[in-house]
Amino acid sequence: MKETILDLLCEARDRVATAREASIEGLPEIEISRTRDQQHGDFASNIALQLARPFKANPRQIAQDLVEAMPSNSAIDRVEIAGPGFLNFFLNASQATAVVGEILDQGEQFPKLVAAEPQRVIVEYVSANPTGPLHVGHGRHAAYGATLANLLRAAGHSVHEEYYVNDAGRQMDILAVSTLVRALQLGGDDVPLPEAGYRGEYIQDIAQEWLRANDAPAISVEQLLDGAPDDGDDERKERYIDALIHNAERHLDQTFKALRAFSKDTILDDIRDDLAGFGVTPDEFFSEASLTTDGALETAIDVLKQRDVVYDKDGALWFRATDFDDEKDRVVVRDNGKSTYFASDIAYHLNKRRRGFDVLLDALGSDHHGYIARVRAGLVAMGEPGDSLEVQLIQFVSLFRGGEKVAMGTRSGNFVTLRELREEVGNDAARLFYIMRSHDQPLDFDLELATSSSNDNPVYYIQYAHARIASVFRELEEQSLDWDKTAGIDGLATLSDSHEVALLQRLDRFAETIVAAADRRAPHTLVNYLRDLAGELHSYYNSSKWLVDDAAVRHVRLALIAATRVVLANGLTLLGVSAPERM
RNA sequence: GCGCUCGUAGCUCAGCAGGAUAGAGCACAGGAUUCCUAAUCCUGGGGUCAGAGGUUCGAAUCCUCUCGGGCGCACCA
Repeated sequence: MKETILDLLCEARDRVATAREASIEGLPEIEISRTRDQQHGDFASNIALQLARPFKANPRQIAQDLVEAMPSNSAIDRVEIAGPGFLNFFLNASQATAVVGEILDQGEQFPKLVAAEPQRVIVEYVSANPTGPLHVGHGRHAAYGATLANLLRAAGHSVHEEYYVNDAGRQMDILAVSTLVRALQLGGDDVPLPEAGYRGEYIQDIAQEWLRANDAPAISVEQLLDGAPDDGDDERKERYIDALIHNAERHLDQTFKALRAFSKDTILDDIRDDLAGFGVTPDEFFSEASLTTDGALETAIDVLKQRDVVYDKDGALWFRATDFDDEKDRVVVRDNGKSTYFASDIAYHLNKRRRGFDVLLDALGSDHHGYIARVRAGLVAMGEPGDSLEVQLIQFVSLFRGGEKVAMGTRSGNFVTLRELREEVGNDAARLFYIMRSHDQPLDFDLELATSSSNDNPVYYIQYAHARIASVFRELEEQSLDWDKTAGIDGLATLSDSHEVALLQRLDRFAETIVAAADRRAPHTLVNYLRDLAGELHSYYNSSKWLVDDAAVRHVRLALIAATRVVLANGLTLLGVSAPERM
């Protein structure tokens, strides 16, 4: 519809320009927008205001000329000139009601969208280190990433969801040592938990699980602590745990590797299970370690060398990032011969490109913002388009319990897990709560509020609208009344009540809401939409009865709410929230 | 210090590829149920859109500066 108006206005603009002997070249682009106020019709354009300057004329006069020059169209009832020179388009009633027929025909397929420019998008999200269970902050990433992926798919793009598993590097050793210490403790040894280790109770569970199928690790406390300084704060605790790792590798060798793999796998299985329970199922869990074993890391470094964007300094290999808009050069290979995390990351992103993705969409924690420039620099240096990388930063979740802020930290083990949160407030409320605020705003999540007064949560408001409609259709059968869908759709043009008109217009905006939410990577706008739709449904419910004796009226009203029900259900599904039949 | 980001009602936040009178929920005050689910609806008060300049016919929205908050500035991951 928007396109139709655009064409008509373009024609009118050019005619007016010709009549005024003005050049058609360089005239401003015509914008058509939805109106906020029903008094302003269905669509509006500000083109007359924008033409005032090039035409050197009064915008209201230009608006008048445009209206007169515009070809007539059956879909448009009338055009009004308002305010300083806005053009307001009022559509014919039949135009506004067509959407109901589409919704009822397509059902859960509605709306069948085709992207103007379909893209292959890889959405990477969560990617939490496999060193402990997911906490409430990860929940926001999971909800955001999964919902965004749903929206992109609905908008007609091809989407691959991926979780990047940081299963390489020192932290895996720290994890393994943490499990080792717990295992020794369970065997009766007196050895303290390292300050820099993972100290959560889940480590004990892993150690217990390990001991069930394996012999106790063949290392004494003396061997493990050999040469280690006193454990303490600051840098000493790092040296302490490094010594433990060194000793464990030396004395246990294969057993230590097995312990490391076991710890990682156990945690990753738990994460996968947790996410699945939350309705979040990435297509792939991509291993960082695999970049080394399958040569992708080496390939990336070779590409950098071939392109002559690296140099040696202080025994390390540096990437000339400053040549690519980063603020400083970055180490790729350390003086000890090991590659950096940064090297893995650019190798990973190059790998994504080579898998054929147009858009590399990363949902990262806001603390990673300093990272964007260097990864993009790496991509550009390797000959990939810099704008193929798109990063959405997700602000932190602050957890409150009864107004008291809860401290969180993975190593301390002092945090609330996503699993606990889901059990406390339920998946539906959690999914919606996480995404109803813009992801670039910090989120305060008060557990007590979410549980004790969970009725305040908008999820129930939206779900209730759906359940209410379902209930009415149950009542329809109960009362042995009938609903003629076709007659209802045919009679829609007779609707004139303001609640009905509002609902119709809202339904008509569902498709464009999905497209906008996907394009702007803003799932929360769909929540706003559904809340508005539910609100209009509730108002309508309270203002008029639907199961009336007059069959013609009944057919029409039920067609309208049946369509509303479909849109509510489809919208909730996109959000990963259930649409209950009764509440 | 440098960089990124945010500042909207008492509280939590929408609105920000410039548009018409800045919205919602919560809280507060009052009202609606012989009738399809009251987890609902209706009415009401509430604002220097942090501040100051600038661009524009038009700025909460774009630009600059100031103030204030969050985050980041490793041969860690």
